[in-house]
Amino acid sequence: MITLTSAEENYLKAIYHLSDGGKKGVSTNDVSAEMKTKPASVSDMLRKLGEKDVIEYRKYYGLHITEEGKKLALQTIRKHRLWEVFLVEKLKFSWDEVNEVADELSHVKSKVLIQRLDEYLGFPKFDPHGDPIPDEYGDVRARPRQLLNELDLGSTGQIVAVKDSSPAFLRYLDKVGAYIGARIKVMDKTEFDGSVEILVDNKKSIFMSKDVAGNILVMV
Amino acid sequence: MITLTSAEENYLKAIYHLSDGGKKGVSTNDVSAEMKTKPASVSDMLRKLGEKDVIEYRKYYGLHITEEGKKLALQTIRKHRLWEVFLVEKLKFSWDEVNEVADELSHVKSKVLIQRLDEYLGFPKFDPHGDPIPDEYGDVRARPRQLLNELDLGSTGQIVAVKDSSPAFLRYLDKVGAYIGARIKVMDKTEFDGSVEILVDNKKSIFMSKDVAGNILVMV
DNA sequence: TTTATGATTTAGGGTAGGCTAAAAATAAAA
DNA sequence: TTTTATTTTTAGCCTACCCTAAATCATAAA
Ligand SMILES: [Mn+2]
Ligand SMILES: [Mn+2]
Ligand SMILES: [Mn+2]
Ligand SMILES: [Mn+2]
Repeated sequence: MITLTSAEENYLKAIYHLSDGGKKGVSTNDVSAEMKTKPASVSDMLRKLGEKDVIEYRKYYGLHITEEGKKLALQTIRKHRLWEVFLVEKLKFSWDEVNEVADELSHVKSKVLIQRLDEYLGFPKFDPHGDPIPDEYGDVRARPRQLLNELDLGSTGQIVAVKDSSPAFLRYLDKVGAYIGARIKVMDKTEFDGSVEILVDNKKSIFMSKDVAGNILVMV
Repeated sequence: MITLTSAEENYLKAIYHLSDGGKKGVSTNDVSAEMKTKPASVSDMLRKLGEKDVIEYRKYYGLHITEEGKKLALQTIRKHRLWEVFLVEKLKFSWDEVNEVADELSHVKSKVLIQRLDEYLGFPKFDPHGDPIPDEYGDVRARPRQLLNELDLGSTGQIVAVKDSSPAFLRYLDKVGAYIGARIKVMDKTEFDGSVEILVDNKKSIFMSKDVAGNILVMV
């Protein structure tokens, strides 16, 4: 059985995201930027992850995540997202404050803890940011999504995720009245600057710049 | 502001318990036995804790916990016991399985997390083993307790804690039908071997050896 | 095809937290 | 009071994870 330290879990999760779920190769500098550690530290960690066979690492040529690595990364993501659900649904955290705490919680070593937590939360399929929660075998049911700025005039849907989940952006959304789960309809599109006007829950009208709309994923 | 690492928190909590809440001095070997680390490692840690002024440490003569140390230890104990309540009340763990997981959870660094957890649990005053949960200022409201084997014939009370909280003992209690919170009455005492017969919740009659009864604390 | 640039790795060092073996101090026994 | 036994500390070593500075490799430019 492969076991990873907390640091190794964090690196592997970052690598999984950077590789787009295993589709792309990843460079040392990519990981360095994502993890906010120096390239020299990354080289050392990649050697270790390579020895544990969760990545395939060729010196000077970057890495590819392995099937085993994907499985472990998805388990870590599962734990992280379940704790995010707990923090928002049960402890009333707002969705822009949960990331760091969920990261720490997700490293607690106990299989049964995660099973019970999942059950307690009612087996949620998505986290507070709309990202899918893998099941205990690593399977993910992703919903078809489109960027809000690419929707046609008059089309309807439901906000399911955000690309940029920085606290600043999440707070902005809260302020204007948008949220994960909101049902929306595209009321107007300005070709000139790409801005859109949407109706939220058939009630509230919101204007959004192209940049903002391009960070919002909608299930149609 | 003094900040402690997870390891330092664990040592300090152990020292707090060994010193009976600050009443007694503690030796290197005491700590070594409790923490299951070697005396050499303990010496090193005691030096560090001394430098952080959470203990007063004299080489070769052991240590005393300081007022600051007591406060910090009580905060760690508070976190540990709140997580134990969460695991038992919400995630349906049994009381003999929660210690290790609660230990890991209690090291997550977030003040607001503990406040919200406390609120979510309804500000519990006691953990699943009947031990009191300090408030955020370190104040503890302890209930007057007596050992079950020292109760007089015919006296009544409620089981509030166990001295020995080993999984084996806790499972034994579960099996015979005793539990924290149970209302009991002493029906018979055998002078010869110190064994007792108690009535639980006015229903079930249980025979107990002196050893077992001497591990059970009762609020009279 | 040679050179320059940028990416990456290696070398060496720091802190935290363990360990063993040996030395030193204290406490107990003779 | 001297010797012995026990406790505690020191010295030196190890792993994990991070760093800076220097060396090395790959590749883009000349
Ligand atoms: Mn997150
Ligand atoms: Mn998330
Ligand atoms: Mn406990
Ligand atoms: Mn407890």
